[in-house]
Amino acid sequence: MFTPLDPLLHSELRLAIMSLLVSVDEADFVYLKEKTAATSGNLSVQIDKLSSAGYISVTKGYEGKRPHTTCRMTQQGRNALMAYVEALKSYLPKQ
Amino acid sequence: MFTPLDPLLHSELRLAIMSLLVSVDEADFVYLKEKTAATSGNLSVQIDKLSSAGYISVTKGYEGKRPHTTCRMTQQGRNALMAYVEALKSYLPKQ
DNA sequence: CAAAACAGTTTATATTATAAACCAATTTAT
DNA sequence: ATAAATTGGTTTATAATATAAACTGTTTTG
Repeated sequence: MFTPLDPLLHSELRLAIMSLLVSVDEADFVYLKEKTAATSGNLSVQIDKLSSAGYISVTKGYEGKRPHTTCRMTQQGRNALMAYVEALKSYLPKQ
Repeated sequence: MFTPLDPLLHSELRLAIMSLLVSVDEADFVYLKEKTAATSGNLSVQIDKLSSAGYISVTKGYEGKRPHTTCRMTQQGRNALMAYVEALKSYLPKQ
């Protein structure tokens, strides 16, 4: 009847992050923060969770002298997102 | 950019309950439990939350000698569900 | 009549999301 | 030059949430 929803993706902020990453090659912390309007702390935590799950890959380094974190979606993340969207459909009113 | 998701609806079980109720005039506790495969406790709690929010109306009584709980979606619930579905779209990959 | 089943409710627990507090470096202002 | 603010984050604390376990009262069934 209802397909279980991947709890990692069924989260407002993580879903927003994935939504941003799916259509872009890569995005940095500052960009994600701006687009999601999340606090740094929250964003940092959720990026870590997506990264630990293998849904995104994260590169931390320096841009000049400032720290710089870049995220990109992995193939696994892409698959998970597609599966999540499919699963969601089982909950949504048809048409 | 992203429309906030009503936290009351952004919950697997509550969304399933709403999904069942939207297409049916009314549904009882046993039916919802069977269709959602939730535990009684969880279902009871989530029904209460939806009811407190005014998203569903709940009638508790007796069917013969057995307790019998019936739920139906309110107009407010219907509106909230539609708004939630619209909001969700801002997070989902287009097309 | 004891045990299992029905239809739930209440309570406890474990997880989660989120923000607050913090850190290290760098600008900017005085 | 140095104090204050800003940048780009991380860590930790707290509040909220979801969920299951335990319980209640009635009613069948063995």
